Amino acid sequence: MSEHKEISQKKTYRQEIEVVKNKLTEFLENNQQRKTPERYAILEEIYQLNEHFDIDFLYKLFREKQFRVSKATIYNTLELLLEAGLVRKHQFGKVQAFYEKSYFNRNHDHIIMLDDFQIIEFCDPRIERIKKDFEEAMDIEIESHSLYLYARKKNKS
Amino acid sequence: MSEHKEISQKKTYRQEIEVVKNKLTEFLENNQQRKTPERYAILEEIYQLNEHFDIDFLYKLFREKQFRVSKATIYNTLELLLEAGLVRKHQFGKVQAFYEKSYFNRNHDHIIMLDDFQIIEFCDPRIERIKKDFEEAMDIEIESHSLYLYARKKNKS
DNA sequence: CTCAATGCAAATCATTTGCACACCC
DNA sequence: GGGTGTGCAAATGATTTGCATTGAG
Repeated sequence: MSEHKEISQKKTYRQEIEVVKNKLTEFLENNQQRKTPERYAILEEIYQLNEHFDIDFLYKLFREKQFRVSKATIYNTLELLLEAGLVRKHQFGKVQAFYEKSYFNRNHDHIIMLDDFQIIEFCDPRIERIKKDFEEAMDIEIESHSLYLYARKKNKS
Repeated sequence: MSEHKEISQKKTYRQEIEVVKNKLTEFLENNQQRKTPERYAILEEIYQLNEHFDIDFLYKLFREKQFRVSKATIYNTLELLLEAGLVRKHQFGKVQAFYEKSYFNRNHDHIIMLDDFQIIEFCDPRIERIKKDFEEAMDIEIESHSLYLYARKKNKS
């Protein structure tokens, strides 16, 4: 069962990757930017990951695969993908930034487990409600939000 | 009226500062750490500020006042005040960290105005409700949270 | 007196920048 | 071809660290 699930998920990955590649193409064309192989390679790599990652992680991944990309390009490309709305950037209280793919799993938030720094995603409609209320009350437009809950396992009681 | 308010606020400041100094003393004694003048000076300075600040801002403030403190000490002390629960640290998506006093104004969140990077504080009980629900549902203890809404003024419609 | 805390400068680490070269358009 | 994007290395900027010195206990 778990194997079957895995296979069907992998299939989904490929479909998803095609979709986001098209999104990237669209974005690049709208902004008259070049469609370089690096940009697509980085996007593809990101959408094959299920975890949150940092620049260095991506960089090492490409090294292992013998695909040559410089860190500067990874930084640039992630900035670009951020503008395109294809990745999300997190600061998680560290200096080093973390990223995650964002196209198919929008609007979720994170619980950071302080015991082992595991990251759990969640979604709660009350957040959107709060945002809407503030938008109306203050006559502003909320472009995005970030919410983190820092938690520990309850034990030894 | 606004003047009167200001005066009464300043009075409150001094009282508040005495309270947090006692809190710091308590913390230092419990953790057998030294009560250095720098630590109290930094705490006092922070509790006189109403804004969010960064390390460099504090450092320059002390320079102006001819009070000698090194940046290293400011970093160390803010770390200590963080542990003592007397300041809050924010990453606001930048590399550089921001801080604010936390003892008398707990549990508020922030709206970051993207036009001018003005920071607005707000408080919404639904956040606490959400936290409680997740604590119960997942059998975890949420130690803290951070919520930022990134917004722009609505105009030229 | 003793050892933790400070000051200073050097070291580190993430991110940015400058420039020569490559390659998308 | 022309100019943007890339790679590399050097520059930057925030934070940390090492070490000699100071001063709190």
